[in-house]
Amino acid sequence: MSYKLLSEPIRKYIRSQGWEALRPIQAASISKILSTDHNYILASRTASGKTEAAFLPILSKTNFNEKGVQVLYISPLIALINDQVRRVEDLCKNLEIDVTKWHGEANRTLKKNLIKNPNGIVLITPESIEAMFVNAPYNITNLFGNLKFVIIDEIHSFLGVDRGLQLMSLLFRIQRKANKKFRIIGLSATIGDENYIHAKKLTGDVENTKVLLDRTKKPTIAKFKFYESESKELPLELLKDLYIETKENKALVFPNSRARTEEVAVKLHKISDRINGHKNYFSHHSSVDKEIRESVEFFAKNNQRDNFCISATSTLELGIDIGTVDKIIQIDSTYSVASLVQRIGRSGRKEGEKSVVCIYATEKWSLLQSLACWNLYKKDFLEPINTAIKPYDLLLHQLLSIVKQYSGIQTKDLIHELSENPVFEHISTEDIETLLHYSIEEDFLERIRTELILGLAGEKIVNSRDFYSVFSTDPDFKVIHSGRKVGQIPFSPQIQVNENLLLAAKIWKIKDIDHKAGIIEVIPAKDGKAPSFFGGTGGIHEEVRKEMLRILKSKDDYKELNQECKNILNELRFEFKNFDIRNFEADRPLITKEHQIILYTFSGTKINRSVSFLLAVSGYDVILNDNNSSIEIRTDSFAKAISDIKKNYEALDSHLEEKLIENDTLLSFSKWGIYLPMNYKIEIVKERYFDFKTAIAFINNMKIIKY
DNA sequence: GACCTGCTGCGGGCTG
Repeated sequence: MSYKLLSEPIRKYIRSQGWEALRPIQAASISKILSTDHNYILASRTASGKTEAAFLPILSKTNFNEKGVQVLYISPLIALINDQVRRVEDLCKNLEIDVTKWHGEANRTLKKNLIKNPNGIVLITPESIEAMFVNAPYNITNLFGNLKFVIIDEIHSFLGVDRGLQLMSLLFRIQRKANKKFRIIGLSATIGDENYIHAKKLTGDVENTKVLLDRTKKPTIAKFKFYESESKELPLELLKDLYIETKENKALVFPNSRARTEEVAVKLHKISDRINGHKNYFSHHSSVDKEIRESVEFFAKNNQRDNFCISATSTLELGIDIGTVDKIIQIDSTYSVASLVQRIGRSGRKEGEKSVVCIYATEKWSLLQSLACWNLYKKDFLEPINTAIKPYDLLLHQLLSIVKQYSGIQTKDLIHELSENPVFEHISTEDIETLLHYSIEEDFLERIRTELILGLAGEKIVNSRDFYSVFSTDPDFKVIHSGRKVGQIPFSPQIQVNENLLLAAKIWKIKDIDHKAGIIEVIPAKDGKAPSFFGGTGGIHEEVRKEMLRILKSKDDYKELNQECKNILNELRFEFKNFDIRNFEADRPLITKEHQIILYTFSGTKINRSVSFLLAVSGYDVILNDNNSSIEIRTDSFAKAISDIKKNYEALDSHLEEKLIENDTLLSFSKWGIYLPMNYKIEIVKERYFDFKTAIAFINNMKIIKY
């Protein structure tokens, strides 16, 4: 049915592919996109043909003889653009439609050609759009003035994060400059029912955006194993078992950190060498050189026969095409259910195959958390997304970007443009004016009669290469072996001459460190320990913690657990046996010792963080262990501690101000927040780093259970 | 107890 709606060249393409039938999401999107004017969110699992579901009807409907770029495809990753460009070119092969990559590593001559003759399809990143607004705003109208469709790939990766707000703002600004509406199609595999509203908001037109959903799920087989880890390194018994699990498979291993990713790749390779197994052990994460990573992806995608094992961080979580994988290994719990979904989705991609996952735990609480994530996975739970309501940091960033775009703008026009932008719909005009005045005081902006231009301090910020993105990264040291780059790592005190490090699945000895140039020279070595990398703070959602408590207090038996796991779970259950917990929302165990109490909150990271902060500013010695969600407080009276928390919550803003004056660590989540006036700094820290409202509600609602 | 993401314009030197 849908097939008949397509234009003849597209039908010809479909026939030439030898497809038996259109996939459900494709059939649905073809008829809807062709017969309505709505925006759509296409949600269906990995490898279900979403790219074609978007492009087939769009190519069929669009007249590419018109001047200007007709279709803009936006991706969160360069690697994904490089993957998708081949598929899109293949689709366009007989249609005489130009396809152009536009990102920081794309060919400049081809970009120039596009500017001379704007047409066809462009694949781009949000940062490249930002850069175009700042450096060549005339190209926005020149290229995108006649745009018909925007496709946003992996749209879930933009939801609830600053980068998504930036993209939302940029889409509005293109729309405004083009003075013409284009349709938006978002693609995603992992998006919960509660979260569609956030995807709709991103389009700027909630009313007019519909969701097309294919809920079909692959059956998943899971098994759990337990090997207690006594040091930082993985137990040998675990590695031996892991070797047996993976040796005759195409396997992906997710060990959660870059250091462990290297440890797994090197040690499995060693075991395999000893008994003449295959040699295809790789590591894949942000510190491994890009070319090496690409060759690993190429190997996985293009070899049918050989088995392999790639040890990876979340770099292999998104849609980069690595072909079919038989088995997923997760070492210790993922930090979210969403992440578990993405990882499991990478196995059994062929029709009719099952997904297979093997989860190892090295610590009892990690086992409990893994099991909680798995239970929630089976229930189709995904963490709800929080979109910032008042993103003052992005407001400042976009304010500077817009002033540069117009190279001088009337104050009232600037206020108008900002207050019309749906990203800032909850920020008042008074707030925008306050920020404008502050920006003039700080010399970010300069007033010339009624017009605003960039001030000296503003020029310095906007004219930096670092301006285009809303996230920050640490400077890296290049790791070089005889002139060839192996990767790049953040500097840490353990990095010393003659020390060893693991990188790109190989062991290296450090021969020389050039601190000024940021270069580490290495030679191959026989033995070594993993480099340690620095990291920030993450967050576990309260639903995962509640599920952990529920498992702990239930008598449920899980067939996915091996005997060792069952024993460990029983040990944990025994520890909490005497706490009479009936209401999983409110009842929380409390252990009282001499001058010290331990509260198990079984709540989310942000709530734990907020409670601990209020205790600390009340003068208590507090240790937050977010690993088992416990808060240790030095005190004899918990009741007194609770009343102090409530008392100090009333003076929260001044406590936060005090900490923010000390240093900016509380603000490290926001790249542009450091330039804000104090009251807005406090606002964004309260909204995004903590969650005091929920924390206080939690405290008020909590019923302490002792034994 | 983390992990990940992206990037201009200009000029100089080199290659074909």
